[in-house]
Amino acid sequence: VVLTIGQFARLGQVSPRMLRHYDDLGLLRPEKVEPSSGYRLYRVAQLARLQRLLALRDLGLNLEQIRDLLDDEPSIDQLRGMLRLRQAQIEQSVGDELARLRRVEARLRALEGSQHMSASDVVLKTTQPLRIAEASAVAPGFGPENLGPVLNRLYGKVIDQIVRSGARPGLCVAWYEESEDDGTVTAHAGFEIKDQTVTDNGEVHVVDLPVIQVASVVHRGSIENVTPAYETLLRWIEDSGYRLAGRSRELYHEWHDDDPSQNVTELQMPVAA
Amino acid sequence: VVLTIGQFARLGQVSPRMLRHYDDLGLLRPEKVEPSSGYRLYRVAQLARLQRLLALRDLGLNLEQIRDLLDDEPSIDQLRGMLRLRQAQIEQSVGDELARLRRVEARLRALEGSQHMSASDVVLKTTQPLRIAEASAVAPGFGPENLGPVLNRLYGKVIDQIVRSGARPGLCVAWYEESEDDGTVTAHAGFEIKDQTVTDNGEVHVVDLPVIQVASVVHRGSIENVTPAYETLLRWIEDSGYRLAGRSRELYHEWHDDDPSQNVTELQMPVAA
DNA sequence: TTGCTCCTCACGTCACGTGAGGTGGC
DNA sequence: TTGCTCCTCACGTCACGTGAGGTGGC
Repeated sequence: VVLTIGQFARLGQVSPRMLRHYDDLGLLRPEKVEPSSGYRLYRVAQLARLQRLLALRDLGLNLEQIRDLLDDEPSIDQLRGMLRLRQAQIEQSVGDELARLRRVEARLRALEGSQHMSASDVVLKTTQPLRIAEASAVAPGFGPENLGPVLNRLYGKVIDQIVRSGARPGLCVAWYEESEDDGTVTAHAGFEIKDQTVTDNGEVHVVDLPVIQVASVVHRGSIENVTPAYETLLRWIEDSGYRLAGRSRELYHEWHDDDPSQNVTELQMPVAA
Repeated sequence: VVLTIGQFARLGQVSPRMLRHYDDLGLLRPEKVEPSSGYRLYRVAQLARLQRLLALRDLGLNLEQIRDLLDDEPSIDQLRGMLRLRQAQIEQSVGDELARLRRVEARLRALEGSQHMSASDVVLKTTQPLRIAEASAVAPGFGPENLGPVLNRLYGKVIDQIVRSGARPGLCVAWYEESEDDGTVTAHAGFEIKDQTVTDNGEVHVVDLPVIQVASVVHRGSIENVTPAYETLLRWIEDSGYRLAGRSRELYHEWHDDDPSQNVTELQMPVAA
């Protein structure tokens, strides 16, 4: 009727180490401890408490929560509260894991489809708040050949107005809106100004770009060759089960007029679940 | 074009501590380290490698796996292998979490249904291998009133034969089979004998109980009052999404003829997913 | 001088698994 | 005496977060 730790462990199908751990935490104290040897002695009847402990652990509660439920003869409301919380946590984590699974499967499909290394280093992130001084104009369509000349003209004007305002341009940014169904694009070109003041001259405005969820990829090299990076980004979004929620932003983290191969551009596409 | 750790961390939306960690593990080395100060200096272009690292982390790979994939210019097969493995792991964990969710929801429903504390300390486990010497007989039905007399007679015979064989009885066990549709039950009564020899006398046989999945609950007190424990067990099995895969076993871990309130009995029902 | 950023340890996380080193009863 | 079980530390796990204590440039 009284068992050593090894016997009780076999009875409950747990390790002696676990029983010592539960003893340390006060979750399941042996009925008595031999004073001379320190041996822990358990009664068979304590199997009931051990099973209750294991049942609660099986629900995914941590040992501190279990202690509360084992000790206090838990009020039914307390138990309900804990279980509701756990329920919500599990639903959350299952959702997260399923999203992760979709991303893994997307990568696998991408591997089958193309032989070209894939390694789409696409990342989901939330943008930083970004205050820019910008100007905008309508371009005939997407693609470097349509946007390049328009953006260049705009950047000149914006720089001009920033300097005129006594400020200094920060990160260089472009972003786009689809005007209508006619295929034209409104292109916005600007520079981060943080908390500097830039006066609005009717053409150059100060704008806070909203904080949004985006899929992001880093493009190295000339912006002329950006198209495959965009294709990767769009494929990733679709395959991963997200959907487009707007038009892209481009962040020119590093720019060399003389050697475009050194350029580093971040492409961001707004997404929603 | 060269950034301190704080600037690079902001650029990549990670913490400086993470960058130091990745440096320590050799996942992402700064481009150079100031010899005098130990300052880590990064180039903007390293953002590409950081994003790739984050993308792989997002798939749930650990940092050691990521190191392999970042360094070796991974063979496409290696990458595919890792992703397939991850896919399987995620599917497994989602399945486990969903089963857990069902158990949590079962407990919540049980809380609503009954006011009587619930706290069904039911546990899913795999039985231990169990070799018993046993005898069997047909009883008119389930329930203590039907089984009690039959089992008592059987235990006498089995004990007798065990002692006669020079062995000593261990754990006391009962298990059941439904004979036919007539409501009768074949009851088996035995004692664990481990590796002792007990001779078969035509009525008492040595049997190895198979190792199976069971839902288990511990009943304290007289076996007369076992019915509510069985009801709990059956409700738990159904609510948790398992199904019955046979008839019960009873393990009499502690037995007092004089004081049945001290008895400790484990009830096991075979289950399958 | 005060703030800010950077540096290198080093502890803590959660529920144990796994030795290391030693003791007591068959 | 050899085996077995028990004991108490104490490290390791995984990817960092969070001080502590100190330094260097604006």
